[in-house]
Amino acid sequence: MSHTHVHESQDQLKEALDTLKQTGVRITPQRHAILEFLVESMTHPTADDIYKALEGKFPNMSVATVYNNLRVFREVGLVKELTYGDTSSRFDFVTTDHYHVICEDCGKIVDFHYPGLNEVEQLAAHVTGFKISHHRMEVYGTCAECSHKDLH
Amino acid sequence: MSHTHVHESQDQLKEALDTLKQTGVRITPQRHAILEFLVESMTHPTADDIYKALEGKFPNMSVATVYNNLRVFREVGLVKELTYGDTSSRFDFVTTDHYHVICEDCGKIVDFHYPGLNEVEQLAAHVTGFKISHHRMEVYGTCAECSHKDLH
DNA sequence: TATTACTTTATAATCTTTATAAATAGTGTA
DNA sequence: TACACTATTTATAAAGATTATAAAGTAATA
Repeated sequence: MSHTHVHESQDQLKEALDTLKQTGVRITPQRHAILEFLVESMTHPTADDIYKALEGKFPNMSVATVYNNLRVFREVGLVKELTYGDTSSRFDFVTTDHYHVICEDCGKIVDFHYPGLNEVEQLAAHVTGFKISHHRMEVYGTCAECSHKDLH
Repeated sequence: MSHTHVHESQDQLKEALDTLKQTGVRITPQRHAILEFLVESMTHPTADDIYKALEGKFPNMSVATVYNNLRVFREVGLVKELTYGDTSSRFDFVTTDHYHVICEDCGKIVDFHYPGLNEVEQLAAHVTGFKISHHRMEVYGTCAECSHKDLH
């Protein structure tokens, strides 16, 4: 990881903590650690991933704490919950708008940026009479590593 | 339901049964009933919805049968599994390409047609190096009924 | 009809997530 | 700093969805 990326992560974490303070959410060591892990993680972890990753630092932490705080972060808008047909949800620290590409072979999730599809939302509103709030889109395929692996 | 729609459903069911025959999947009474329910249902039911809907006709049917056959249908391509953050998956009989609009208030799912977003897939392939197979998109909002309800 | 493979049933097990209650720790104020 | 109040954590149980297993039943085929 480059120095620039480290600084970005630190800034993002500080911003996130500020958001919590402003919203009146207490900053506990567990919350700090979960947020830090999410900000630095590029892997869209599950609740259990986070739980396992932090059990070294917090041997007594409960799974419920992870779930509770992920819910708090989601309600405050710091974290997005991704539900992709796997058995468990994955959690994504919210930065700029992006979509996800998911490897159907190994489950890897990669970000990719694309301008928001506002036209789609407008058409949906027109056709269905819904008041649209947002949309989600995921693209599925096979990552380069898995494509390569399959040749052997 | 109009006569035309009834005929459409019958045709779709017959086609689906043909697909099963061609693929070498046995057509049991339970499978027939589950497919029929899915074809006629406009509600994107959960496995449990299907189970409950058919327990009149099959008092001894096991939930496992529903799940097993939904998996079979999915593998053959007759049925799409929708995983939208609710606790349980919903199942959609595959007809023509369409997207879904989901009411965040009452959970209703409405179809809406939109030309496939091929450009998005192409960009994703270019940027990430994935071999793209498909994508999914859902639009979220509030349906007309719930919007109206909220005013009271 | 006998055999074989597939399917269903009944049940248990697994896995993710949520609920509960007691113990603990933050935060603001005197 | 110490107190009091409330939020949070922990430990555990419970709930809910899905899958695994093994025995019984059924379709297809020779």
